[in-house]
Amino acid sequence: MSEQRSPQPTGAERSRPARRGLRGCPASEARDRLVSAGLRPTAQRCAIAWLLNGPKHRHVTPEGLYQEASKARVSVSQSSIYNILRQFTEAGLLRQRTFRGLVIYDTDVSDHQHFLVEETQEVINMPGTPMRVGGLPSAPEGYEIVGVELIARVRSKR
Amino acid sequence: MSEQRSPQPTGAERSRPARRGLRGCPASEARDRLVSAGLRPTAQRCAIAWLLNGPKHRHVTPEGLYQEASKARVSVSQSSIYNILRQFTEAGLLRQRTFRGLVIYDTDVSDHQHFLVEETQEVINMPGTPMRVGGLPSAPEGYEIVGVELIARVRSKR
DNA sequence: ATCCTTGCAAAACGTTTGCACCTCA
DNA sequence: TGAGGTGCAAACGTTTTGCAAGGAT
Repeated sequence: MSEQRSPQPTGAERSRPARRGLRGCPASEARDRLVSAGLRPTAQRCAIAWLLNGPKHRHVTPEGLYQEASKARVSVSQSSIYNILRQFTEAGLLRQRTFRGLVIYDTDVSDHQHFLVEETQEVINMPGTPMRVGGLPSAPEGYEIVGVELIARVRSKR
Repeated sequence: MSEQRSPQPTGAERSRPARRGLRGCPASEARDRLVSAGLRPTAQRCAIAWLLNGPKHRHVTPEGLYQEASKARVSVSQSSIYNILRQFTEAGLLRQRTFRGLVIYDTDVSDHQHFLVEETQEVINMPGTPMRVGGLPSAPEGYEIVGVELIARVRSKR
């Protein structure tokens, strides 16, 4: 029996306590997503999937997610956080990126670029515009370009 | 008295042993550069400056530089490597960057972009072409773009 | 002589691993 | 029940720090 805990999806809908095993509720959707990805829907994975399942895309660090899970009364150990994030990444549910040496897991697995807020290190997804980069030098001899990553550093206007 | 060691500038001119305190020799140039940057020309700093002073720009990691220094018979501790790299960066002699979570110090402090070799994690400077990025979305509301970083991932053609 | 720099060792930090227990299908 | 997921604690590699000794001006 899936005695699911009730992680809060960061904000809205804190009012209704999770009911167990109910189909059609957010917890069940999270569970379905795991199964489709070929992962066993364990309690911890369901909870993490639910946490990451906000309406908007998110960028989380292992440490941040661990604290978030603790706040949401989800019992997950640190190593499980690392395991789960890696497993989700391998299953294609997340994408791992690094900005300024900080490891980030992005719930938006599509190809896109990022804004990086200087003051807060916050990462913001760029709308998936088909960007064109002009004047890009060709790859060094013997190499071929397999991808281009672009990071626009931004700071708040005052 | 400046009992300078003789680190080798990665390749060429290994033939002539360093002479001490001689003006006009590579060691002296390194020393002058430190002084101009407002840093005291200690033995360790001179040695590191000399190591980094190849004809081409370089990208080094702290550990890599530490090992290189050891091989070059330069006596520098690990913590001094970290200190010196930070001091050089603050003095504008180096620029710190991170690629894929790996901290890199770049002897090319000018604005430029990079190739990143997938297999080896090697970093290659792009020629400083005035690139034009088309279709770049404007910054999110309340933010302004202060810089754009671009990394072209490459792999060796077979 | 004074300040700054260095080196050592230990601490801090984030991440990974080994292993016993537990859970899910 | 068996495969595999989880939690704990310890290991790990990298970076930082505290402090005493040494060097530079």
